[in-house]
Amino acid sequence: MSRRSPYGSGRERLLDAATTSIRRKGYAASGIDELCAQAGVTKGAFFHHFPSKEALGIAVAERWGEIGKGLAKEVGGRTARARVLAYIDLREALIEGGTDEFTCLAGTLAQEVHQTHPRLRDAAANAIEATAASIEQDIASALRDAGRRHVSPASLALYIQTVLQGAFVVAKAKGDPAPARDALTHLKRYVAMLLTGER
Amino acid sequence: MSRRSPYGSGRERLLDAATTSIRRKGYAASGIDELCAQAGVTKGAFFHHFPSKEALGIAVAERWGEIGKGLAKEVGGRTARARVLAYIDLREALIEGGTDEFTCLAGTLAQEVHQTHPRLRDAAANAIEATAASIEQDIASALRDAGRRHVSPASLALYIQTVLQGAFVVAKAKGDPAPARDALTHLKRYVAMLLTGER
DNA sequence: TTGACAACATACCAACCGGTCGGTAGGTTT
DNA sequence: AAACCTACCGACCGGTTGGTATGTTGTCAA
Repeated sequence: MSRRSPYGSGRERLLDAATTSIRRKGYAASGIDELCAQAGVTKGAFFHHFPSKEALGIAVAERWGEIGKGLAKEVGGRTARARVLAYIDLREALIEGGTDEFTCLAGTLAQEVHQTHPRLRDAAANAIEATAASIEQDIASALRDAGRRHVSPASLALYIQTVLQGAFVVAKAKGDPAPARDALTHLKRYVAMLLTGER
Repeated sequence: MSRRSPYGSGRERLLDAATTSIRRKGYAASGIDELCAQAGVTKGAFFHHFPSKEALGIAVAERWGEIGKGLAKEVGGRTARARVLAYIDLREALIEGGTDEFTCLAGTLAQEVHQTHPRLRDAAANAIEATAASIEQDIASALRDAGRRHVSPASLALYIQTVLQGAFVVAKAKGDPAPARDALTHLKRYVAMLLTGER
């Protein structure tokens, strides 16, 4: 409601610190003290903004979902097919630098807490689902244009996110973004094939 | 050298407990005390067999790599193409039950510790790499037969593992193996297309 | 001027963490 | 029979963890 003062500067910095740390070391290994230190706030501030560590995780996952949705809006293209392929190109272009710079927070979170923190897992699942949904309309149009009535748009949209998640895991394991980009090359070949009328 | 007595019964049970626990809750959340309780041994026994928690993780990852390699040997088929497709079918068939039953230990491990435990990450990477390598020969033959000289066998072999990793992440996030099987359907369609002479 | 409230800070705690250590039981080697 | 081995036990330790209790400060509406 009311929003006076430099609102959320501490809260926002905690969110940023958590994003970085979780992408780097995971949820369990990201201690509250350490997040506070990185954000330049004290523990009192932490528990002022979040009732628990899990609540911070949920907030961070929700923010991540918004970022994921935003990516789809960045791509242009006249046809639906062009936009879908441009989206994959964009995702490929983003795979650069350290593993904590291009990796997916929601996937990391989900893999670690899926059995122990149901609400955190749901928040992560929503983020991934929202990202997938943000390109589903274009995929539906493109599939229709290509006459692929037996392929579900939702399934293909989620598959793109699935490959991305796998690419991040392999990149982390190898300590190298190259295999992740390789995976996207395969994905793009598949999607291009699907979105072409040929049978 | 010498190998008397009921060697490794406690050690083996610790390895089993760690496999289950890491797949369920990740590495950091798998406490030594808890692993000992699940294995029915004491902490003293733990540190008799492993110098540290990390060493247990490495041992578990190495064992996992052997399991991964074993899967390729289970598939038959007259042609290389048939064997590759049968391998994907096998992997799809294994996706069943709870997320901690079909999920990949190495992927979970890698994602969590890639920045913090280099040796653990390497062990996980080796497990994934070994699993990919176990089908690379068949992939190479099948690609040759299909005349796909521009597709690298190693890249496609790793891509299959990549999609599997992504499928596991999404299955965990959604708490449902169905989207993982969906992903394998897409993967199979792609591989089948690649391994067919048509252009 | 006041007083309510958000946005912090300081100090502290019980539980838990990975890891250590001195010791024991029972078999094999010399 | 002394020396030595593997396998295992469980009390203990210092540090870290998520979380709490209480105090301080700055802002703004009444």
